[in-house]
Amino acid sequence: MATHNFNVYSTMINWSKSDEVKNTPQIFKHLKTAFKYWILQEFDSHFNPNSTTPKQLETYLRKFLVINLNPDALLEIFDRRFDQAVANGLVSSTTKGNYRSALGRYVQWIKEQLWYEELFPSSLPVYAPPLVSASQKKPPLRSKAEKEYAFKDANMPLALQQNMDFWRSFWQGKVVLFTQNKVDAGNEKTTASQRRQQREQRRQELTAKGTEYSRPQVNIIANSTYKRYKKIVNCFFGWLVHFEEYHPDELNLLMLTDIVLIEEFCVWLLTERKCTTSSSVKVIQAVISIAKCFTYEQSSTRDWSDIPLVQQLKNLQSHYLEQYKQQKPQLDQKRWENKEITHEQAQLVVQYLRSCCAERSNSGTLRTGNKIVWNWQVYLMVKILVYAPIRQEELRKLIFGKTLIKVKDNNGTFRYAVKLKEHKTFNQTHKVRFYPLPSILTADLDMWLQVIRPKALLATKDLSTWLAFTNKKLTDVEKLQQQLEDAQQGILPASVKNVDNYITEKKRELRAINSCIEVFEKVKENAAVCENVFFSLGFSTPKSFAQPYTDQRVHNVTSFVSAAVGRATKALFNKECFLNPHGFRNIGSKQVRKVGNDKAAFSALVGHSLEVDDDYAAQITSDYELIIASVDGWWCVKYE
DNA sequence: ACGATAGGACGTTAGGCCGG
DNA sequence: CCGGCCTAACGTCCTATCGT
Repeated sequence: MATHNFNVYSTMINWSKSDEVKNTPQIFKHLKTAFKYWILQEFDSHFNPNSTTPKQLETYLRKFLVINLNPDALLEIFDRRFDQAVANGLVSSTTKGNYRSALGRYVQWIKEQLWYEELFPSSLPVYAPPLVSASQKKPPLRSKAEKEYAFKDANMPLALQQNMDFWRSFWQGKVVLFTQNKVDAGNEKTTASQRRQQREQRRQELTAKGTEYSRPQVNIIANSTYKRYKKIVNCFFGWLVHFEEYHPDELNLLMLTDIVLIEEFCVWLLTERKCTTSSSVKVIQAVISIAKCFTYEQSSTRDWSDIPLVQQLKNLQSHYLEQYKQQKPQLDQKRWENKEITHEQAQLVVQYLRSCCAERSNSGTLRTGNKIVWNWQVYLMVKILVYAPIRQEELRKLIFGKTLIKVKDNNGTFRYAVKLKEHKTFNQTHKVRFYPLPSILTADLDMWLQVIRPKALLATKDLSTWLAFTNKKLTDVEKLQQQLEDAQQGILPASVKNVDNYITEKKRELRAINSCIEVFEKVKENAAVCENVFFSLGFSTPKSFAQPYTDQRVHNVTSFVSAAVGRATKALFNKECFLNPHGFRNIGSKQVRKVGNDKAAFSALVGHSLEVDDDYAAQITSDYELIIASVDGWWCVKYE
């Protein structure tokens, strides 16, 4: 049930079961009486306590939504009406305390509930909480292989270097024996006679080399993949040279296809380097790549299945993979235990991060525009992740009007929805994700999209607003230059202790201002074309202002989200939990099971369900309808 | 109000490692 | 089996705070 549909009676029941009052049932009765005789008429003048049976009262209170209650006013209403009744001689003042106490405890309890802030959001505090630093430098699990023992490229004998080059060229498609331009149907510029010529050429190729369909298929690999493989090779050679006393001249790329050596290397990684079996799997992957490359000529199948070496390596790989899958739950457990928080705690984190958007810092100084915008952005991202744990990739791809749209529900209320179509070349099936976001996010997204974000982009209107936004003053340029000149001539303020530090600091300040001035045209252009909901603010690299968080910048989303959660959890629970965006998915799926809400709808929301095609509107609707049925409170404890 | 200073935050890069 | 997410480390700049 969505928080906004909570009714008064179900909260009363829950309150009566709380530790504080569960052993004194009469308090619950007092509360009902207080409502019946001294509260409800304030909200509904037609309510007649004297003609209402207990059963009717329950029904009435079940229709009365908490959101329409005014918790702050309840005691005042009660006092006023009760005192009036005393004055009228209807009731004795000595009984007041019974009912007032019950009511007071109920109101107090309501305010302590997690959903209270959602139903009755407090206004932003003027002062942000004190800064909490939670940057912990974790010692690396093991030293980097590259530094420690890997074989250096510079020491590679020429023959080996040539082997490596061949290997790379092969997977870049440069050594493939067959021309890849099979039938060039899309090219209209060729003439019929040119095509005849091409056909003849192709026939000759096929005669010489056999048909390409009976040859192994070379899927071109990304450069990053080659680099990854190469590192493994360097480590392998490093192991041979530094630990197994091989001479560099002995080294040969084909040694990696020697199962005896490779198995030994994998064991060494596990025992000496304390790697997981995952690294063994990766070693074999690189080895398979080498084996395929050097047996290409001998194979006449699409997948090298006629090459025993390749098959043997594949078997070894699946053996390691199986081992890794067995170990994985324990490894995950270990990685996860320092990060885990409950969903309730995550909700408190959101509230904390909201208070960090205050216009003044804890010390009382006004904070500058970019800081407040920054805190808003982090708060909103974390809030989305807590209440709709989507992938961070989806988060940074949001574009208002394209991938993030505002929709009207059947009952007339507005909410936001996400509609993501992945890039065609990346996904040939044109998959679409379309899902509603919980309405708890609507007000915040409104605020961000209509007020904060436009204001931030408008900061680039002219140079003075841009400098003000970044906490710089144009007049400081001259001042700093003067101070620098003076310092170089030995004229220094009396307080200066270290001349070098003074000059370095002044130079830095000057550089900071100048770099903001220099990039002005660039950031103005950035802001003009910026369409992403979230974007970089360019604190230490001003030219990055209003740049989206692209693939290249993805790590930023990860690091600032986990840093923000780390700080918040330290401030709130004195425990640093550096939750990465993916962790919110774990927390969410745990919560939805704990409180017994709709698992399927949650899975669909976070993108684990079947993704539906753009053309099948009916399917989209059914998915959307499935989600929306419980999107507004999948995290809530179920009330009666 | 300003300088000194320490510690921290954001952005970038390279390399490790995971998810599907 | 691959692409790309995640982490560590570092550079530049910011902020809080204290002394004068």
